[in-house]
This record gives sequence, structure tokens and C-alpha cells, in this order.
Amino acid sequence: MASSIHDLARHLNISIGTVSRALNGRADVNAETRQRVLEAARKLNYSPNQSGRSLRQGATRSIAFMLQPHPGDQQYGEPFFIPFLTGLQAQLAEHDLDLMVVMGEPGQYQPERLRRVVETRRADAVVLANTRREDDRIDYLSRAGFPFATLGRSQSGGDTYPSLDIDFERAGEEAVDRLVARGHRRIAAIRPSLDLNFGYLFLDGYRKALRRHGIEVDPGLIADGFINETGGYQVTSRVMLSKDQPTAIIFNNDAMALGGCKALAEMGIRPGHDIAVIVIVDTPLCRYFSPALTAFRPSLEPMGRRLAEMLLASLPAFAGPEGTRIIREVWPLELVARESD
Amino acid sequence: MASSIHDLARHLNISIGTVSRALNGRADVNAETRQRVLEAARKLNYSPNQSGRSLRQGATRSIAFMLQPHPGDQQYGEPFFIPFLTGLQAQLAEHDLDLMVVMGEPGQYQPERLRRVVETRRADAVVLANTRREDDRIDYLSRAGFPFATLGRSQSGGDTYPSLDIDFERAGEEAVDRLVARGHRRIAAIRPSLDLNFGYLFLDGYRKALRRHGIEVDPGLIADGFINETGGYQVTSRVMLSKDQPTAIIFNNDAMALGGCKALAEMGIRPGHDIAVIVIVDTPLCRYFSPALTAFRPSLEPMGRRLAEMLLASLPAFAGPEGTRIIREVWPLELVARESD
DNA sequence: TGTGTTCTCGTAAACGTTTACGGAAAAACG
DNA sequence: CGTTTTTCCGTAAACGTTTACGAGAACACA
Repeated sequence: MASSIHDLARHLNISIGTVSRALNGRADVNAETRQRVLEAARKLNYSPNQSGRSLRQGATRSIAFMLQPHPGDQQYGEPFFIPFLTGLQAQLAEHDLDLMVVMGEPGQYQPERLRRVVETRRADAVVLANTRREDDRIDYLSRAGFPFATLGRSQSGGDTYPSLDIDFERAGEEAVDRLVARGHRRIAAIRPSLDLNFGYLFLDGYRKALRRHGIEVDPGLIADGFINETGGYQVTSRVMLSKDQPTAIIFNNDAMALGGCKALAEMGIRPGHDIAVIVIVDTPLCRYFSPALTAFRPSLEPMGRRLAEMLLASLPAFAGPEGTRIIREVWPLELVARESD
Repeated sequence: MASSIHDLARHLNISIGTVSRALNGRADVNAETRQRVLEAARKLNYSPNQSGRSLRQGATRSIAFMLQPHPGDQQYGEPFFIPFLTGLQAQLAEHDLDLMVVMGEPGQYQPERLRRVVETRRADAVVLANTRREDDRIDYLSRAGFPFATLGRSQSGGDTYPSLDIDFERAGEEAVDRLVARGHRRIAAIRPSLDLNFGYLFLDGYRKALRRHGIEVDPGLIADGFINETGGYQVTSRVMLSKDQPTAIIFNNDAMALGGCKALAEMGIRPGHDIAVIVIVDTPLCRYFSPALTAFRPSLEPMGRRLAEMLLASLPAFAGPEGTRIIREVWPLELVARESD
């Protein structure tokens, strides 16, 4: 059906070797011959069969992204990933690389799904997200010697892979600074109960800022919940029922913030009036919620592009003249001040 | 590095043909030999190289999903797709098929990105979403003779491909019925201005129900806007400024509903009190918004699974004993009554 | 003219599979 | 024991590429 390099060769009455060389821009082919080959390729609508190419070159020219819903996230997923993927894919496409998405079991972090990709060599590298503090997937890929990069840091695997993360620590600090400047002393921190690394980073910043302001860290104001709206609802209710209520809450997750505001509304507590609310990762929800939620916003699409670059820089086949480099970056978040604090 | 079928053969001192047959469960191989092969495969950690297999069999065992952000949707994407993808992938995985995601240019519906997949044969079939009434991608795939299925109907391509859609028409009807039953006569319909097919279906249902109730369709109450929060904000403002305000609004898109409610809030109009609001496609936003928005909810994850089945049933290589079938289904939405109407 | 260099191309092997074909050995059958 | 059938396995080709190697022709240079 589709034309192969053999068809071109037959059509032009030359050998397949020459056709291949002409197509790949090698030097040892006559200029006029190359022209004829390119024309014929256009005329016969030729494009190279990726399977054949992969087999010969030992590279698939595709990168796998592991998209793993959180547990309890069945109904709707994080809007976070679409723009990130857009950027990732755009950058990969510039290097003629495809993006393949492998979905993990919601909640589970075992590397089973990854194993398939690695062992059958369906991709040349992997991009991980939602990194945990101790991450089985990172351990597995490291041991297997399979190239990868992560969106988010982890304690697993050392500094052997590229990673791009958001500065949750700094955001935690800034949030506290902002609230303290507005007179708050009792500031709650609500984060997911999973081992997700950003929960720790956020808390580090939160604690650090409190101490800097000479405010004692009250364990009763730090709470973990399920990483979705229901979890936010539950944990917020609990925190607000404590004897010594907070006057401000920092949510470390947008979904939890939504659920939390629901709980507040039911208790007759209005964000922006009766309590201050800041969300660490902004989504459209925050903007269109009433009241609009003050939040820290990441640049997702540029982050996707950047992580693609960083991954490629670590791969021998794509690294530039300086050779392979392991790049790790932490990007700042931008505070978007709205009505809730 | 990774072991091949040749390694197994050498290790067992038999031919690669026998190894392959043993691995693939063919009948013409001695039971004991098969055992030895399987053991060796486990011991040497063998798994078949997908490129080699694809080349030989002319099939990649991967399905491409085209994920195409709407224009103006750069910052965050639709939460819609993650659970759908989860189901799609889960079902494909049961047939040992991979899912590949190809992102389109936001807004553009030309088939360029698809062409790559088709021409270099990187996938065995394609799944499309966000179908438009006239869809270049469907035309292209049809002409190319490349197998595909769609989430959403279209007028392009006839009935030659499997499709699964939500019953937007019925949802439009039900929304009107519900509002009329509550005494509303001036009901606005707000939908995206793009050529997206569901916008038409929704409007058909809306008009049909109005006529059934003997209510004249007022063109001033039907409005199109950009398919995001900003678009919803703008078009809702416009509609509410008309001389003869509606007492109810049906939003055909969750993002537009959010923006619309923002506009209402700024005008001091409270959904559930001063105006009734119904949203056609539910998201977590609707649930945690204040007031919680009455909405129609799809079963995204099951839909993903089902569309995978339907696609496979249309492919000769996977069709069951009854042979290939083109299945088209339209699934109902479930009304989730909340506080906004 | 002879020698060395450059340009251009064909040949063939290789990547890892699957599978059609045929043949040897074993089993079944008379 | 001879013939036929069955069981099992090896051989080799094929899928579509890329690329190392070598060879012929053209050219440069002395």
C-alpha cells in the first residue's frame, strides 16, 4: 500500500542504498540524483516506515509520559497536565519525537506499567510526574539504566536524572509572609496525605517562614487529607472545629481548596471576609470561584517545553556539542492576588 | 543489552524458529521444549522487541489518541479527558495495545499532526475527540483508509467509522423541561461558537423542547461565545443586558458556565435565587461552586473503555468471530440536581 | 602516462521478529 | 515389515530501514 524505499529505487532505477542516503542528506550522493529521489518521494508520497527505522537504529523516536491519576480521582483528572503535555509534545515534535502516554493505575506507584515500555523498548525515554518522596518508578528506571526525567523532585535516584520542579518551598514561605503582613498569626496548612514530594516542600517553606516571623508552629494547624475535593472538605471541617480556629488557610492543592471552601461556606465562613485563603497551585477554578481565590500560578506550557529540552540534553543521541548534561531546575510560581485573602 | 530470541536459541541450543513458536503458543512445538523455552525466557529476562515485531507483522500494536486543546485553552485543559483516557487505556491494555497521544495545535483542526502518524505508520488506528460538524481530520482519515473512531459525532465521513457520543440533544431537552416545569419561559442557551458538533445537538434539543412546550424560540436568548471562561463571561454579560432578560440559562460547556457565573455575580444576580442555571457537562467545579451547579454528568471512564471496544470491533485484526462491525452509540447523561436551578 | 584522490553508487549485512516450507524422526496402521 | 500419518523442528525468507565496505569512473597532479 504505502510506498517503500524499494519502490523509489525501482522507480528511479537506482539502488535502495542510494535512495536512503539521498533521503537522509548524506554527502556521498550526487546533487542531481538527490533531486530526483526527493521528487520521486514526493510524487509517490513516500514516508519512512517507523518500525523499520526503529529496528535498524535501535531507537523508537518516541518518549513516554506516565500519567497517573491520584486515587479517588476517577471522575475528573487534574487540569494541570494538559498544558504541560502541550508544551512537552511541542518541543519533542521539533526533534521529530513522538509522545506516548502510559497511564498508571490510579494511586499505585509500582512500576509495572513502566516495565512494559522499558522491556519491550517502546520508547527511548520516560517522563514521570507526581513524584513521590520515595518513588518506586525512579528506582526501577535507575536500576534498569533507562533514561528518564521527572516533573517534580524526589529523594530517590540521586542526582542522576534531569528534573524540573516548582518551588513549593518558596511559595509556602511567600504565602505565610503575605498572610503575616496582613496580621494573621494562626495560619493553617492543608496538604495531601500521600507521600507526594511537593507536600513536604510546601511544609518546609511554611515552617521556615513562621519561624522567621517568630510564630510558633502549631501542629494542630497542619493537616493532611485525601488529595481531592472530598479530602479538602473533610480536613478543613476538622481544622475549623478545633478549639483555636485559624484565621487563614493555605491549601497545597487546588482540588482540596475547592472542597475546603465548600466546608467553609457551609459553616458560614466567607473567604476574604472571615478567613483568608491562599492556594498554592492555581487553576481556572481559583479564578472563577466566588470569591476569586488568591493563588500561585505555574507556567505549565513552558515547563513542558523546558523539561523536554532537559531530557534531550541528557540523551547521548540528542545532546548538543557540549555533550550530555543532567540539568535540574526549580521554577518560581507567580502570585496572583485575588479576593480570598 | 536486552536479550533477543537469538540469545534464547543459543542458550537452549535450538533454532530461533522453535523459540518463537514456543513463545507464541503455537501447536507444533513439544510440550517439554516449550517449558524449557519459557523458563529460559524468564531467566534471561526476555521480552520481545516491539520494533522487530511491528516490522514483521505490519502492525504497531498502538493506538493514537488525538488530544487537541481548544484555542485560548493554553493555561489549563479540559479535565474531561483524563478519566476518558484512563478508560480507553485500560481497555486497550487488556488487548496488549499501547496508547499514544498526539497533541494537535490548539484550535486548529487540520490533519497535519495526524498525517505523521498515518504516513509513518506509528499507530494502527486513531481515536478522535472534539469532533466538529465538518471535520477535516475525519475526511483525511477516511480518504487515507486509516482506521479510526471518534468520541462525538460529525457530519463528515458518513457511517463508516465507530463513534460514541453523549446525548446532548436529550440533555438540552431535559434541561428545558426541568426549567419549564419550574415556571421558566425565558430560557437562554449559551454555547461555544466553534463548529463543535455538540453545540448543534444541544441547540436542537433546546429548540425541540421549547416548541413542545409552546414557547417561541427567541434568537436573542441563544448566544455563542469563546469556549472558555472568558468567553462565558462575555456572552453572559451580553445576554443579561438585553432588554428582556432571561430567568434561566443553560450552559453547554462547563468552562463557559464558570465565566458566566462570574459575570452574574458581578451583576449581583445569584444563581439559584435570582436566576436558574444548568450546565450540560458536569465537572468537579460544578459540584464545589457556590452555589453548587445543577449539571448533566457523563460516565467518562466507562465511555473510554467502550470506545476502545468499539474501535477494536471494527478492526479485522481484533474483531471477534462475528467479524468486523461498525458500532455507533449515544449515551445518556445523568442529571445531578444541585442548588443553582 | 601513471599514480593518487575524489565522487558516486551498488552490494550486502544487520536490526528482531514471524512464518511458510520441508524434512527427519516417531508413531500409527495395515 | 512397509506405508502412511503425525509430531516436531530447522532453514530461510521477509518486513523496511541504515550503513560499512568496496569498486568503478572521473579527475588532478606529477
